[in-house]
Amino acid sequence: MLTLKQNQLLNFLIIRIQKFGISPSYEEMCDELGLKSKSGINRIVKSLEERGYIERLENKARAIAPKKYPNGQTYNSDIINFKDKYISKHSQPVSTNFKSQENQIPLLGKIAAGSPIEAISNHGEYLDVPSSLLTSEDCYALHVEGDSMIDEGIFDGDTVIINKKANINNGDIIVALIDNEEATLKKFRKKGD
Amino acid sequence: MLTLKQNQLLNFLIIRIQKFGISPSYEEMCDELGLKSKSGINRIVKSLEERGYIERLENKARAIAPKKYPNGQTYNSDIINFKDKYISKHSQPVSTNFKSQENQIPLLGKIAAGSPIEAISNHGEYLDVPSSLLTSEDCYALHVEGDSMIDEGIFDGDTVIINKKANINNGDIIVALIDNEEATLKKFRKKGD
DNA sequence: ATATGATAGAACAAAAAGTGAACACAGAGA
DNA sequence: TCTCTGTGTTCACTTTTTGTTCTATCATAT
Repeated sequence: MLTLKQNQLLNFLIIRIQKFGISPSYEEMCDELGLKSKSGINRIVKSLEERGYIERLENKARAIAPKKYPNGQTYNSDIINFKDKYISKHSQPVSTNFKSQENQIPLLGKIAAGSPIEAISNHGEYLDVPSSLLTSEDCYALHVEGDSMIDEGIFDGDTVIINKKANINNGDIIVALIDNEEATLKKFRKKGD
Repeated sequence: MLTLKQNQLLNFLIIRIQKFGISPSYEEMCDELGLKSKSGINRIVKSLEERGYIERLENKARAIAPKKYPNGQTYNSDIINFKDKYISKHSQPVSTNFKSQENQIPLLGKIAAGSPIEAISNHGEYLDVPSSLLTSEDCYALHVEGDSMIDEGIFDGDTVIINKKANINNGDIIVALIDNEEATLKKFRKKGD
């Protein structure tokens, strides 16, 4: 479906976006493909858009978003580590020694993302968590099982850190307890009262 | 779909809000981006708002709320990315400026991200958690099962830290107890009264 | 009411980025 | 051969993004 150059550019886009979080400029693409003019890039970008491999905002800088991989597979902007992609003008990756900040929070068990699982209870497991992750004094962690929260970026096997809060906002992801026995991870949405 | 500066500012906002709970002032943003004028910040803030990456209250101080991560993933204030590392222009992990005492919170079990699980109860498991994540005296962790909270960045297998709070805001992710027996992780949204 | 901290935004300038026409060349196929 | 498509280049734009200065307005604590 793609020509040589289209394939080359699409790959470059995907890699760059994954690495830096923002798409490269036409000039940077020129550089990558070894061209001397932005016009050529313009054409290739348009053809990629035409064929549905990317989406973009016209007349906007660095506004290209991949939609498919070169093989046609739907592009999945993975749950990224946005901070790794934080580009400061000083461009210094700063914290390699982050581990020293880790603390422990109780790992309370698993929670279903789809169907009921055992109640949340403390089994003595603990999780080392960097301070940056803890937003309150009593957090806890849960393993996630099931795929029902995939749309929320929660996958089977993930471990989530629960921040105890009393105020819930619509759209929040919460640990829902049913009959004090079953617990699930839910997106909160209040209806009526 | 973000430009360099927009990306930079959005990352800064997310990081700061995650660490301090409130958004930085325009002046602090200037400092971070290396600008001399708050006007530039104003423009970037507006462009971020235009593109739906943040929401804000006009004419209010420090009233910016991220809505999406730079990659477009839905932002959720209570979900933290374990792998995140803060990169500051001071080339120092910001967390160093914070207390990094070890805390323990109970790991209460699993919670479903979609459907009910048994009630949350303490089984003696604990998790070491950095203080910065703890917002109250009794947080706890839960494993998440299911994918229904994927949009919020909570995947199956994740461990979430729950912060007990008394006031819930729309959009918050909460552990919802039904009849004190069933629990699920939900996003809170108040409708009408 | 006032002082202070913050946000709002106009105005000007400049750099960066994107658009598109025009011309050229090469290879694949009909 | 002739045509179509993909590709490379130059050049002349237009638009967006960014940087700066200055002034006005808003919000809140005292």
